[in-house]
Amino acid sequence: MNTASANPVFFHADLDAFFASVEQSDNLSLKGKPVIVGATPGKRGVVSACSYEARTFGIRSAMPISEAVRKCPHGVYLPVRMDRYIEISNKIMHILEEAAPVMMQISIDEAFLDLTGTQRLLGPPAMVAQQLKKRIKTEFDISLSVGIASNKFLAKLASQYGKPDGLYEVKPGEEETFLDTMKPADLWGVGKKTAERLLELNITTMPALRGFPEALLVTLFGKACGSFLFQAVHGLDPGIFSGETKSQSISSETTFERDRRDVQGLKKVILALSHEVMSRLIEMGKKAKTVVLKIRLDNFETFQAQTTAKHWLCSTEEVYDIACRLLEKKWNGKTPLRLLGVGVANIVSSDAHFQPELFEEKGTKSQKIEEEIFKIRSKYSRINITKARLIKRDQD
DNA sequence: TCTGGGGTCCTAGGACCC
DNA sequence: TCTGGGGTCCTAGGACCC
Repeated sequence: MNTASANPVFFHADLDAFFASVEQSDNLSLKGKPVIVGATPGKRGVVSACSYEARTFGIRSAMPISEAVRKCPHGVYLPVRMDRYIEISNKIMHILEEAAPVMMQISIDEAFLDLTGTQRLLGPPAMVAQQLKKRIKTEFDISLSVGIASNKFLAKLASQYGKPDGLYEVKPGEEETFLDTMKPADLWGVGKKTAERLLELNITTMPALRGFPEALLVTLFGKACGSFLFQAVHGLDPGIFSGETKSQSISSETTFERDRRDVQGLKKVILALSHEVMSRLIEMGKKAKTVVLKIRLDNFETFQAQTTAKHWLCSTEEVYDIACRLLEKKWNGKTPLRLLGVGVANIVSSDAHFQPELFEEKGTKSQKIEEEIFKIRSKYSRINITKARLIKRDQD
């Protein structure tokens, strides 16, 4: 038994064009066609995912749907069916979970697998990956790309390398050679701003970036970003996918079909968003202290404001009241709004009992009501129960 | 050309406390 | 001539990802 000294082996498994692939495997007539999943053409919104056939027309995720229609007018435009994608994702993730001693799901269509020390039992990593790909293709008719490397960060880059239907292994000792096939801007974690800054500094290749000492990168890019670049370019894991998360937040937001400034109507939207967020919070068995309001103006300028209560938030009504006060604080009441969002932060588990809170009595009662409403709602999900008093007061 | 929705993490300044 | 200083919480904004 020498597993402790075994070389680390990580997989990054990534389902190709996941939403579009599910649509194509659910409806075989869509195979080979440019499938675009996202907002309804003619309305506000973006592309959530698109098939590889659609990509040949220049369509990409997050592109405005209007632009997609212009580039590919004959494409098949479909709405997002999140429930269905989650259903398929759960089944596939279960298979991945069984394939390795440690599995870590990082999004609906991606996971890391730690196969360190399994070679004697399972065979060479590339063979294990091949088997996984085959199984998922057979059972779900969806292609999986796999990257294999000595750490998670490199595995993630490797899975992108051969997409779609890719399988790429970065062998120990070949880390920097592999990295040098790409540009600094291609690194996961380097977005638009950092890419621009790199270009300004005339850092356009990996070897060039590697020539910078860490201290200098920290001076140029800031502590977190500088260290990140240094680790990444040397093939070390910058530790982005370490696992546990410190804080948590839940939010719900909506972009209006047309910008609006009708205060009473907007407050009704805040009420609905508050209700949505509190329902999810209770469903997750959590409680929160902070309310966050997000607004986006007609010119796309976006602001957030937040208030932390002295006690645990106990009802939709309370979240609504705080959010309305934040709206009054952040908005002049005249500029048309494009988006409104409500969120809660500072979340902990409901059963985590710290010291008793000052308003425990009152809070507990309101929360009980909230929980009951939620139970009924989930039982009869089509019936939309809202609190009549809130609606009535809102109409005053 | 007009830009969704749901998140996480980092930074920096101010308040407050010992 | 001076301003302590360190820790923690809160807030707003920014960058990034799927």
